Amino acid sequence: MALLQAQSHSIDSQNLKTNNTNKQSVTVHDVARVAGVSKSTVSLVLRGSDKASDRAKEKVLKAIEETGYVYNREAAAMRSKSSDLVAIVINDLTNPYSANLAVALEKHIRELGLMATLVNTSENALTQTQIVAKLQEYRVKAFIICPTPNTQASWLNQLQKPHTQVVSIMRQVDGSQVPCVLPNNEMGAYNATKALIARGHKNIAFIGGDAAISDYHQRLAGFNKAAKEQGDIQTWVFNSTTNRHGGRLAMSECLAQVPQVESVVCFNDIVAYGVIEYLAEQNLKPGADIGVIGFDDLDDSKLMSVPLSTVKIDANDIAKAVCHILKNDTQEGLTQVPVELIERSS
Amino acid sequence: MALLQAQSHSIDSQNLKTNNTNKQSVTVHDVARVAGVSKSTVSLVLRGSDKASDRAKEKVLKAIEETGYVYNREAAAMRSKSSDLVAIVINDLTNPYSANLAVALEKHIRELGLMATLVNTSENALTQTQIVAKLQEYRVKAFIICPTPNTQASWLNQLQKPHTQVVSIMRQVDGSQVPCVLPNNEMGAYNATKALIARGHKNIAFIGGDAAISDYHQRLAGFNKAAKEQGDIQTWVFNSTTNRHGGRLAMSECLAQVPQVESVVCFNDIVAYGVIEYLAEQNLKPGADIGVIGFDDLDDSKLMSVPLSTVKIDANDIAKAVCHILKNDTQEGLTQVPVELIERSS
DNA sequence: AAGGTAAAATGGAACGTTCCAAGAATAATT
DNA sequence: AATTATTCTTGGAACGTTCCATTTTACCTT
Repeated sequence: MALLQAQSHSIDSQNLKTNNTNKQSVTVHDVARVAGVSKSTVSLVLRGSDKASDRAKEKVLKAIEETGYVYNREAAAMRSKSSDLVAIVINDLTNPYSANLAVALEKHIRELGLMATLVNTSENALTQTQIVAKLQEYRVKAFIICPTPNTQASWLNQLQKPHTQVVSIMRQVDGSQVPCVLPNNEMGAYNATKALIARGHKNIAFIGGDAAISDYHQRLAGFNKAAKEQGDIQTWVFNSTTNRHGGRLAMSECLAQVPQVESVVCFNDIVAYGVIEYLAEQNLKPGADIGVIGFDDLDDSKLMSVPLSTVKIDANDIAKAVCHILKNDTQEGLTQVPVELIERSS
Repeated sequence: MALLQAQSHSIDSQNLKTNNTNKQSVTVHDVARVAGVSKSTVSLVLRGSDKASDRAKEKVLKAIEETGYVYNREAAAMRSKSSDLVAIVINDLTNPYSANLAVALEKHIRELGLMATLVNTSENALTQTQIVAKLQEYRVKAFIICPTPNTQASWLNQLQKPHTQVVSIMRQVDGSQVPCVLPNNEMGAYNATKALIARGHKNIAFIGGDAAISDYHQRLAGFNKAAKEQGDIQTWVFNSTTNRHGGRLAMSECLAQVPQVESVVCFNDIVAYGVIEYLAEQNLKPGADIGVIGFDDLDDSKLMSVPLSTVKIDANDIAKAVCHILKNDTQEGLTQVPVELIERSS
């Protein structure tokens, strides 16, 4: 039945083309002829203009249906010199938090009536340069970039053009002039550390993370600030690669060097997972024996055998802040998105 | 005042382009004038044609550098009626394996000289329809689709057009005519199960997975085939949501109902992670007490405290197979990508 | 040096849309 | 009913590239 319908549709459209030139694709002209209006009117309707009468709209819509017309955005973009493509340039899609964020951004951008396209730079500055250069050839309306390490501020700045917005997210590039959306990293780590102190802990370590990334310094700053404020707190810092395995190694090192450690603030949830894995190997229970707080609040975190306490960065909040900048064509500064400490059992 | 400034700016840019018309953006014409050749020659060089002399190439390249020209792909695509955009339509980017695959596809497509754009459908057939419809307006050269549940074969088929290739990956849609690339799910599960049998196990369960997805049935078929071949093997099946938490729940149910179970084949690594988490809670050691084999071989799997045995699906192999179809414009059937059993400690 | 052939360069038309200035139709006002 | 104001509609030009048919230049051969 579906097939039959498809066939009859195809015959219809052939009939329509009988008194037509021999073109491949259906254009506004074809729609105009079928609808009995001018191509300009068709264009008006396509763009949802209120300058077209309801009668005209109706006729055009019907003609579009009949002819199977599909809008040619390349032609439109060329003529109008404006695109509705928004490029989301992600540093590492295999990182669950990044993937989450990318999905949230995509959704919100689509809700803005724009088209989102996702690309992945694999934390490689050269790849980032190449991909962005290629995207510029498509005259994208905006770049939303989570910059790789070693991104040059000058490069980021010159991406901004009269018709191209740039927003950097999650990471701050020193000296860049583009608007930036960040979670309040410092506040998050500060609150997490305060919560551990409130448990009566005096020996606290910061576990994991990479000094090449601006997040790291902000979170560490919050950690140090909370400890300093209290006065009698001993702190340690153990870096690692930002993955599960890194968390395991850093925690093992921490326990070896600081057996008296009472709790740890982890750079992010992934690192915390590694930490918990190592604690389990040592028959230590997160929360009961050693306090563990993560950062991000991944989906899995609340579902673990010992649900993970963590600082939640709501990807939707980030996406909303970005869209706000996109809508208002804001040029200035920093947007700090609030984060929320979620205390569970760890 | 603002006007004045705008004017003076315009004068500046005129100075730069002294003998230039008053255009906003640099076009082939500008490049041509600076290089002292015709626009047609510039176009030839841009496309890397061998019909331009080396001398002309050199002059044009230099002029491009000088003028800061950026290629306008929209105009080019419109005129030539061909695009180099390849859309990768992913069912769920927050799934680590999908993200991996997406990244591998993107990389290989870029190496083909094409531009990859990633979109996410969140397992929602309606979203999939909407996004793909929008992408068609950009005249993408090819769709690489991991179809959501409830994808209609007729819909998939009609996406195929003279200038649009379609490849479905990872999941098979019954009745669809588009080329499809799958891992050899049945063989993978078969080999995994055989390996457990070789350990002398007679009570084996299949854990996790969702019957709405074609993968599930193929993997389960391999599992059953191996058990049946042997003869004296007892099997059970426990479904779950395809995430960590689902794995935990399914394993708990399994142990409750089948205390004699000796090993489990998991739908994928994520489910296996949940299984291992539950085993740890019960003080059971994967490998030693209960055999566990996963599917996918995520990055974390080899780095766990007990490295996970798994059936590796190499995302690069999938990507290569897809690119092969893209290059050769193949229309036909099914490509099964070999998988590899990796026995570690679990 | 003339002729022939291949290689290189070129200008105009075309792709399918939107912009624009102006005309036609309708509604509102006097 | 005539005039004005307002809303709709419209054809031609333009966007920046590639295609194509043609001309120009360079390279051989005799």
